[in-house]
Amino acid sequence: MSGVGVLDKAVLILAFLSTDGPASLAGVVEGTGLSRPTVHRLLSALEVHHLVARAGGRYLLGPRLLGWGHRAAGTNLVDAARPVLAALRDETGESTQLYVREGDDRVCVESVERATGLRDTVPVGAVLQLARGSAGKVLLAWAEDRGRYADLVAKPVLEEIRRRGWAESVAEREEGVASVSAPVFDASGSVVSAAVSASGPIARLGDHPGERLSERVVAAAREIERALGGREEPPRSITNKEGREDV
Amino acid sequence: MSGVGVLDKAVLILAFLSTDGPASLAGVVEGTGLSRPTVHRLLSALEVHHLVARAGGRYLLGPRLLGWGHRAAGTNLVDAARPVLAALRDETGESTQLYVREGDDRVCVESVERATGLRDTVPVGAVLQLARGSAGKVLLAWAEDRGRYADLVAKPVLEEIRRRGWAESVAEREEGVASVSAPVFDASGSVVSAAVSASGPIARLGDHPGERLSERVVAAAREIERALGGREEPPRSITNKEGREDV
DNA sequence: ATAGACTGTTCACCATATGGACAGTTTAGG
DNA sequence: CCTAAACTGTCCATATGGTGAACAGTCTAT
Repeated sequence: MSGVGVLDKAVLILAFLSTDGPASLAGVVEGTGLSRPTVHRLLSALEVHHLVARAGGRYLLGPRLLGWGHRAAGTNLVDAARPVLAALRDETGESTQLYVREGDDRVCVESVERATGLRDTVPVGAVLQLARGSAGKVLLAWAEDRGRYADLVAKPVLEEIRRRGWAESVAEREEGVASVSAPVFDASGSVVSAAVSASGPIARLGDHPGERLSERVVAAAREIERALGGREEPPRSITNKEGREDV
Repeated sequence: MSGVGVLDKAVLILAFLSTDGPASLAGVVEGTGLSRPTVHRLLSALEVHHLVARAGGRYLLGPRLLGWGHRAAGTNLVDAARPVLAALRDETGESTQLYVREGDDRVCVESVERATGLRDTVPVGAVLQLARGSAGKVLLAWAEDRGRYADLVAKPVLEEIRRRGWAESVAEREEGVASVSAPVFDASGSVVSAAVSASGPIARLGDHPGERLSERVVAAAREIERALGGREEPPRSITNKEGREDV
C-alpha cells in the first residue's frame, strides 16, 4: 500500500481496533487477515509505545493517541466548527460533518449527529472518496488541481458549484443518503480549508436537498470562517500537495 | 526499543511532530537523528495513511489521528473527568491532570491548566515515569504488582498512601514542582482506574502541599467516580498486564 | 482428568528496510 | 540573469530484521 509493509499492517490493526472495539488476539487476526505471530508481534510493539492498551486480554487503542489527537492537523478548525455544527444540526435536524481534503481523499474531522431515529453516521477520522458526495465535490470545486479529476467529475458540474457556492448530492456516496455542503475558505478567501456538510435520508431531504438546506449550510460555513478569525493561525491549516493547474 | 524497528522510527517521528509542531523534512531529520532517506520514506508512508499531513512542504500530524484519539482507551474516563478537573483547577488555582497506568509507565490522558503565570504543564499523551511523582505513587499504591517496584518506592511509603487515601510529592518528578494526587477507583472499589493530580510551583504549594490541597483533590476523585456512574462501561477502562502478587 | 481453544515463543529463510551517493528543485544573493 | 547553497526526492547493492510454520505453554469447560 504505502511501500512500507510493517507500517501498513500496523495501521490496519489500529484501524480495525478503532472500529471493532476491544478485541482479542484471535479477533484481530480474524479481522485483519494477518498471520497470528505477526499480529502478536505488532500488537506487543504497539503496546510498548502505548498506541494500544489491553484490558483483560483484549486489545484497544492506547492513551497516547489521545495526545496526538489533540495536536493533529485541523484542530483549530475543529474547535471553531464544533459549536457551529451543533447549531446546524439543531436547525436542520440532520447529522452534520466537517471534512478536509487529504491528497486524493477527504477525511471527516468533526461530526455532530442527530440524536435519535434514522440518521447518517460518519465517524471522525473516516477516510472517504474525494470525488463522491457533496462535500467531496465542494473540496474539488475550488482545488487548483481539479483538472486531474475531470474524468470523475465533469468541469461544468464544478463550475456550477462555484457559481452557487454550495453542492448537493443524492445517493451518491451512499445509498439512501442525501447531503448539502458548503466551502469554508481561509483568510485569503481563495483556498478552501474544509467543507461543512449536513446529511440525512433521502426520505426526509428529497431529491433536491439544497432547496431547503443550502442557505443554512452556507451560513454555517460563513460562521466558521468568522470563528476562525481573520488571522488564521499559521501551523494548523491543511493544504494539498499538488499545484500547477489549468482553468 | 519495541523489537520492530520501523515502528519505533515511525513513532519517533510522530512524537517529534507532536511536540515540535509542523517541521520540514530537514527539521525532522535533525530532531529524530534518523537518516534523510529513511525519514522521507516513512513520512511518505505515513502520509498515505493520513497519519501525517503537509502544509506548504512542512509536515504535521494528520487528521486521521483525530478519529483514533476519540476512540482511544480512557475516553469515557476523560469525558467524566474534564469538568471535575476544570473545577479543581479553579478551586486550587493550579494545573490539574488525570493519569492512567500503562505497563511500567503512566500516561497523562487529560490536562486542565492554570491560564496565566507560573504553572506546571503536562501535555495530554505525555508518557511519564511510574515511580516518580505523587500521581505515579498513587497508581502504584493500589497496584497488585507493586512489589516489583519495591526498590524504587519503599513498601511503607505505599502503605502510608493507602492509609491516607492520597499522595504528595515535592521536586520529585521535576525540579521546582510539587503535586498532590488521589486515586480514582473503578466500580468494584478495589482497582485504581486513574489518578487525579494538582501540581504547581513549590513557591506556592510549599513543602507539604497535601495540607492545603489533599481534601479538594480527594473530593475531585470521588466526584469523577460518581460521574462514571456505578455501571462502568465494559470496554474503555484500563488494566495492567501483570498480575500475581504479594501483599 | 482430558479436550479444546486460546496466547506466547522459536528459528531458518529471504523479503524488505537501509543509507551512501546521485539528481532535481527551490531559495538567496551578487 | 546566473551561480551557489540548501533543500527535497530517488536509486540500488547490501545485510538487517520481519516473517510464519511449527512448537510450547496457558486457561476454561465439562
